[in-house]
Amino acid sequence: MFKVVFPEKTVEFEAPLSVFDAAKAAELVTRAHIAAEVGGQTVGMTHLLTGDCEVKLLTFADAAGKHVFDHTAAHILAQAVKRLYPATKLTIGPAVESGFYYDFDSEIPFTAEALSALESEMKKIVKENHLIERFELPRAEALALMEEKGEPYKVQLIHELPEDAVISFYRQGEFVDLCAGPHLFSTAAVKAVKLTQCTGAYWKGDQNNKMLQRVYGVAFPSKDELKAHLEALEEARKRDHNKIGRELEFFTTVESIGQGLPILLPKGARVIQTLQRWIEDEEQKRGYLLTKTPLMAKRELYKISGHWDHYLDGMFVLGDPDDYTKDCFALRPMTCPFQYQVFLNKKRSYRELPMRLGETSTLFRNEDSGEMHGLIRVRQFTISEGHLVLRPEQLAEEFRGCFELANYCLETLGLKEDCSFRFSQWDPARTDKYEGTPEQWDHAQGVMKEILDDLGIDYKIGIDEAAFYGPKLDIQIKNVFGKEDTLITIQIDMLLAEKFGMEYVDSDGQMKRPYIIHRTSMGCYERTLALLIEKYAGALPTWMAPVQVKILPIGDEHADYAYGVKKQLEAKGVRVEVDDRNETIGKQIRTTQLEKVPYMLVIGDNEMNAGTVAVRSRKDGDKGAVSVDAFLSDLLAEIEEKRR
RNA sequence: GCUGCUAUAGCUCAGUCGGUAGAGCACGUCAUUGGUAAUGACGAGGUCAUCGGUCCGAAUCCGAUUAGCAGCUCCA
Repeated sequence: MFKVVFPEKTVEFEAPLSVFDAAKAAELVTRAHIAAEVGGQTVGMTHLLTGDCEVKLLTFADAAGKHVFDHTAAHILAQAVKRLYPATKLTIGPAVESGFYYDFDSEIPFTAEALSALESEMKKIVKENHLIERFELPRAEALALMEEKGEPYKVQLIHELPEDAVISFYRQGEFVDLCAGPHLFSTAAVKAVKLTQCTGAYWKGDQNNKMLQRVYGVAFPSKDELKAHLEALEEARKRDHNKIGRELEFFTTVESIGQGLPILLPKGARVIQTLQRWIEDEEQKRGYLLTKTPLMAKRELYKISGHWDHYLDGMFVLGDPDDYTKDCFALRPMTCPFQYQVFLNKKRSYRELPMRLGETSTLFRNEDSGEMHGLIRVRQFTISEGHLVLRPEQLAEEFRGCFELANYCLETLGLKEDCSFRFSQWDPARTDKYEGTPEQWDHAQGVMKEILDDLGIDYKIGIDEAAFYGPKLDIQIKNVFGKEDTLITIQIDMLLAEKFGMEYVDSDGQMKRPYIIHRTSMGCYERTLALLIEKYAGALPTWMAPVQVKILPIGDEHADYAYGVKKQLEAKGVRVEVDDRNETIGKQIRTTQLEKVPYMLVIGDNEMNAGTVAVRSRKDGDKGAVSVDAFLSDLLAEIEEKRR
């Protein structure tokens, strides 16, 4: 006799039985239930219950349920591939956040036509309604089975399993795959599937390994859900900054200038200027000292900082790096070693700390040719950079200050709700990539963990994501394709101070080593602009909009009045455009939705005679006739508030 | 850097079998004059990304380069 506790009720059973049978006996199971959580672990509906347990039934709406569903879809894909391309070798095929993929080793490239053929075959497999059975084998038999089936990658995976691992397989029809599971009860539930793309991916994610073919797909329990998903995806892609940022004339690129070197057009440049002035002023209010340091330096500087050893491939080098009879320069990929010179300028007292140094800093990184992406990943960018030189006991307080500033920036930009936190740590197994000793890293990461936990930050840990000189708090954000990038970073650097011989005279007269925080307040302007464009679909909040007000005179006779209003607004710093194409167009008032202007002022006889403007707000629609003074004062208040 | 795809007018795209280029929007001129995305007529715009090859002949076929897109790997 044992108890199975469902959230709804508790049922007692005499003999072991499957989750499905237990749920059926409890009269809880429906067709929507595709998996279950038993004792906190996701299992299939055929999982055998043998003792007291808590069981929660899962549907596709549960993240864990969707995961099982997608994983089964990946197996169906693999089955279809083995049917149509029997020579293909299987590797791995997990469920991921956006659906599922399966990596194959195949000599034949999977073209769009091939994907569509595979999709049809998958639908066939779904219709065939194969039950999905789990079975386990001892290691020797498991290896024999995979060798017999000619699956070298699976053989390798089995060899890499720990000695005591349970080696499980899943069978559906003629198809068998090494897999930990769990899976759906049958292939029939995967009612709607779409293979979205095929790309290359390295075996085990290592670029020294063979490149496999990765087929991505999405799957749903119904065609309607698939359709809705695809439409939502298409909708998101309409906000792609790389498309609308060009259409709206924020930026462009030119072949002869090169990859990753965008031209910021007047509109994009104006937005960035607005952000820059705002953040420089804000930092000044928070006790930052502004610096301006060179964009390049001799190789000797980077030798001290460690960049020469750890970052040479990422730098643009001017001159022959191996010829020591001549000077060799490199454009700076980071500001740290330059800004440290500000501190090093003279002997420093503990009284001067914390020293908060800020700089609007342009950096150059020679990214690999396939890495560039619109304004998000470029080879030259400008960052709201800063370094804080601290007494050790000031670390927590100053870190908090950096975090609060970053938060303030994200809130003001409206991006905060889209961000997540990552505590980026080193990988002790890859000491070649990092400076410093394990003791130094343990210390830095220990201190940082304490600070993060104290601030109550909900972070996930990223191993091997640290900078070469220290751990980071990275504030991550996703673009419209779901790809995650770092928007803001706050780093604790306990190594470079030593390398550069930075020290201060403490109150006891002793020379002490300062701690350094390396941080940005709102990240790099290009990337931030890109994410703002995507967030707002190009319709930026008034305070940062490149054109805040557009004036539309209806006909020639109103043009003078329109330009008068423009002058009045501009005198207060408002960014105004007059669309006088109306003069020759007459009753056709052409407005450009793509320009996403917050306010339009329409001027006809009524307005001109009454000294008003007809205000049309992007947000609130038609607001009727308003005096120019009233409009201006409301607008200035809104801009001042810096909120949408 | 790797895998796959792409490059024709400012933009979005047609262009069949290899026979020297087309539309819509945008732009210019003229006409129209009045209210929130598309008035009409006419006009101007292209060494078909670049270089090379095959061919009597290349936008079209082949190769290389450059640039763009998605993914991988790296990274703000």
